[in-house]
Amino acid sequence: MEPAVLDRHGGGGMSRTIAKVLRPVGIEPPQRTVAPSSVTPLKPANRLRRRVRRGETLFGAGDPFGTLFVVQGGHFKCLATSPNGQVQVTGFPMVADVLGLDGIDTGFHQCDVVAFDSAEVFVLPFAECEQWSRDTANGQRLMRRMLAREITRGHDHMLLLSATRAEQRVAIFLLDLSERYRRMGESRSRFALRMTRQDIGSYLGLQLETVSRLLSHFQREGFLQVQGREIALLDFPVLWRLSGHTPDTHRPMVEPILDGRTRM
Amino acid sequence: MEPAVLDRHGGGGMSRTIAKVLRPVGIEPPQRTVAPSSVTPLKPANRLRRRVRRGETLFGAGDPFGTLFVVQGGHFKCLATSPNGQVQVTGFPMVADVLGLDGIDTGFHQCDVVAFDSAEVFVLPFAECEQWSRDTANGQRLMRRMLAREITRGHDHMLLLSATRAEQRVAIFLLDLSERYRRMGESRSRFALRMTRQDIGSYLGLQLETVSRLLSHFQREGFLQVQGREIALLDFPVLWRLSGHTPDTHRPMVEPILDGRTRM
DNA sequence: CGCTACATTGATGATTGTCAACAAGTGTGG
DNA sequence: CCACACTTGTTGACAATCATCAATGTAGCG
Repeated sequence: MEPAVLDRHGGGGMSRTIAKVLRPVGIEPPQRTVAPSSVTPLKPANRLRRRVRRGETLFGAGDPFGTLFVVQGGHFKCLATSPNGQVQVTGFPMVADVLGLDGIDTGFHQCDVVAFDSAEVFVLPFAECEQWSRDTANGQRLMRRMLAREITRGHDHMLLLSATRAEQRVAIFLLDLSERYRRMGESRSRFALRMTRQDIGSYLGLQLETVSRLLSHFQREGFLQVQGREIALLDFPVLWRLSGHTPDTHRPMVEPILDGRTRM
Repeated sequence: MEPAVLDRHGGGGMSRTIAKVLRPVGIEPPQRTVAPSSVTPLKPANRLRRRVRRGETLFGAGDPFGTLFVVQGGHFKCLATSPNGQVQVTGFPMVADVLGLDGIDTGFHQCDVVAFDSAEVFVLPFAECEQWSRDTANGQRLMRRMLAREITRGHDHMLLLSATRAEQRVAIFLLDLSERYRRMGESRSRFALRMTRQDIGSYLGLQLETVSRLLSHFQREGFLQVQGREIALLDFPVLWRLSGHTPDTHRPMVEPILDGRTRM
């Protein structure tokens, strides 16, 4: 069991590698078997966990809100439903991401969160979080940052959704995934997409056919290789150019909050 | 000269009329002169205020974060800038909206906030908010909800941006504005757009010409009347249908948080 | 093995972006 | 007061992107 890699990016964008990732639980693609450990930042001692199997929902819209979750292993999608019943994917949470913040406001969850694979999460009873947030400056700071981070993530996604060209959106999406895997200590150039083309399309505001076509197109051009869910990014400079970002300016949509120095 | 209304919607959706809005200061369109009062929820006594003139920025991206603001009068736009320099309007804050939350995470503001007219805001030093949040359960609850509300707003805007048809986006936008004015006690059917077509387009992920054309189109069809910035919504049922919402299911993108029972 | 869900690819057309011209409104300075 | 620049808004023509519809292929799973 090795420590999990959780980077922390300060305002400037510097990153430091501190911990390492837990072995993913359950049915995982072979290449993802990483040496296990404990994500120590969170009160190491027997913190309550919950397992979710492939396809199960961690919580659904309308469920009463009571706990936050920190993803320890596995992959999820987060679905928002508009008043008219339209459903959209709003994110693909994975290790170190915090889930459930959307329920704080009304006391009921606003999203459905569904597991792509067998996953495991820490369960943080919200009452505890509040208490902890009241009692310690660190706790207060962390709670605030969790929420604020989520707001920033929303802004970033809006920018993505109004990035006019589909090509650009797909490039941004791939580079963001790549960056998140890199931060987890996995390959930034080879990984498996856990979601369907439709999920990606929903997330990017595109039709699934457009996503499929663009992936094929990128492959023909030699920017990447794709075979079903397996993908290998080959030409980062070009992808960066397509995304409109540069390696330096690229800031991942979800930055982990918890780091090795944070103690609950 | 009518009192403006700030509703509060709990989890269930009940609303109550409680506070009143101050007279907008400075150069205001004549129809917006509203009877003066105080937005009492926030520590009525000499709370620090700040005036912003037309075109001035309340704060800009990169500015060190130190205070939150609650809009007391006037209209703003909020601009997010992506790493590559692309700028997008992420919201049009007005009375009772909270500004500055985006700076909590990094300690620096992530957005530019610009005033459309002469505006006035309450200044809430963030240190005070933190203290208040630590000391009182109510304060803690309110801080949390402010942040969580912002997250929900983000989700709603994402849904809007991935609503495929431009017609639908414009309809949603107009109905949202209408609803927000209604809640302020102003006319829900006649109001002035404070922003340019380009601002609207940026906010909706459309080109300004598309916005202009759709407004003209809606006018030709008799759904509304528009003349420059002045707009009158005529056929709500049709607009609701176009937006994909129904009057009941329509939830405004920004609900006010502060109400008469909240004391700082 | 067949079923089902997912992915790819093509043909086609609608929607929307782009470019351009022009009108209307606003503020400035002579 | 008028001329002027400048911003904003409208409208048209055209092209490009992307959604839609449809057919086919492929992988996983009972």
